[in-house]
Parts: sequence; C-alpha cells; structure tokens
Amino acid sequence: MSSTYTRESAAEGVESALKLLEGRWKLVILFHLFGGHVLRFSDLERSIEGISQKMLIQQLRQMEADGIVRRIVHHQVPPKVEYCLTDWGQALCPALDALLGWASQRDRAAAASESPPGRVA
Amino acid sequence: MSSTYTRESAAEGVESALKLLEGRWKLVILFHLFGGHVLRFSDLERSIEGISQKMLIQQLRQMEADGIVRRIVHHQVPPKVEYCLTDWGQALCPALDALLGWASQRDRAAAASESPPGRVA
DNA sequence: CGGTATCCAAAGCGATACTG
DNA sequence: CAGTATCGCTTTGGATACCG
Repeated sequence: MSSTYTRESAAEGVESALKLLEGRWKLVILFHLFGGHVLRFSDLERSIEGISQKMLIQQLRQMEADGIVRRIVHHQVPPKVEYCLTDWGQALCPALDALLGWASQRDRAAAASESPPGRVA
Repeated sequence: MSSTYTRESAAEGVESALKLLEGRWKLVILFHLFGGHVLRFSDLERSIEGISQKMLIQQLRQMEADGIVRRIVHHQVPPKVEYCLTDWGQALCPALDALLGWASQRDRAAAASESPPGRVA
C-alpha cells in the first residue's frame, strides 16, 4: 500500500470503487463487454442467462452513470442501442485479474498454515 | 486476462471473491488489521466509528469463516479475544491496491475521452 | 427493439436490550 | 469483555405486464 493513503481514506476509496461493481449482474455484463465487444441490448439479454430486462437496463444505466459503460443510440426503426466499455471500464481488467489471483491463492495459503478450511462461498 | 479462464468462469471467480468483501464494515475492519495488527474486539469496536457490536461480530465471523481473519481466544476472566489477518487475508493488499489505482484513473480517463463526467458515488 | 411501471419477497443493516 | 437475541426499516432483486 502506497503512503499516499491513510487507513481510513484507503478504506473509503476501495469501498467506493467496490460500490461501482456491486450489483447482481454488473460483473457478468462487464465480462461480456471486455475485449472491446460492442453488443446490442438484445444481445446482452440473450447471452446472459436468467437476467430480466429490468435488471439489465438498471445495471447498465448505473454503469453508464458511473462512466464504466458507454451507450450508443442509433436513431432508426426498429430501435438499435449498443453498449461497450469506456476506456476506464476496460482498465478494470488488471484489477479484477489481481482479485482473481488472490482468490486462487486460497487453497495454497490454507495448506501452508494450520488454520481451519473455512466456509466456501 | 490470462487464458486460464473463460468469460463465465472469470466472472464467477471475481464475483465470489467480491462476495467475501461485501458487507458494510468488512473493508474497514480489513484496513484496521492490515500490517499484521492484532486487535481485541473492544479495540476494533472503539476505533471503528459507528459500528455496533452486532455488525462487528457478524462481519468478523464471516471473514473468519472465509479464512480472511483469524480469531484468537485467551481463556481468562475477563474474556480476551484478539483478531488478526490470516496470510491469505494479508495477501489481499495488492489486489485492493490495484482497485484503488483503477479508481484514481477515473478523472484522467474521463478527460482523455469526450464522454460525460458521470455520477460520483 | 428497447425499454417503463408496479408489486412483492428476501436480504442487509441499525438500534436496543440482554447474557456468560 | 465479548458476545447473543429480537425487531423493524431500508435496499435489492425477481416476476409480470405494458409502452413508443
């Protein structure tokens, strides 16, 4: 941890960052858009199993307001709206990778110490 | 993103990792324990402003069950219980740092593109 | 096609009181 | 000191129906 942050400000900073990712479907949407993919509303709806229109639009709207997702409206009939990540949204990739790496250390770390196995989420 | 993961498994992996950190007070507790600090229940209660006993014990118990926090009971009267991070819990630091770094890129990224400022959490 | 609107159930959280 | 128990509010998410 760099010395730029106090214990409290770091906690708040990470907390507000995590808030942007909280929501039942945000990460799923994110991973569908990673890699520069540009998808229509109906594409996302079809490829994300179990999501409702309400939740899809809600999560997309929040991520758009947060600057993670960009919404592209093509004014035509029938309507066509596409979604992709902003540069900043794309930049999430390494951070999520770090989190994934941490999660993968779980078993090795548990084996190294004598601590109990613990609950598996 | 390494090629070890599919779009879906990566989403699930990160999702389950984030689940371990979700909870109103977990990050705050985490940051109080980072750096190898060993704190008593009452220490945490006093240093974390606004937390109730119920929430403190609840978040600690979950993090303990998840293998992030270790609980050390000293059998004596009056009771004395201490909490610290497991090795794996300590290993969260770089991942959270990456998230903090991403969050700090927000303004620069917004300035670079012509996208609207967006909601500030 | 790409949304809104409404209603309801479940989970999260806070306040308060009590206990070994 | 270090918890547990209970209650009620608030937030979140799912199901369904409707609209431009």
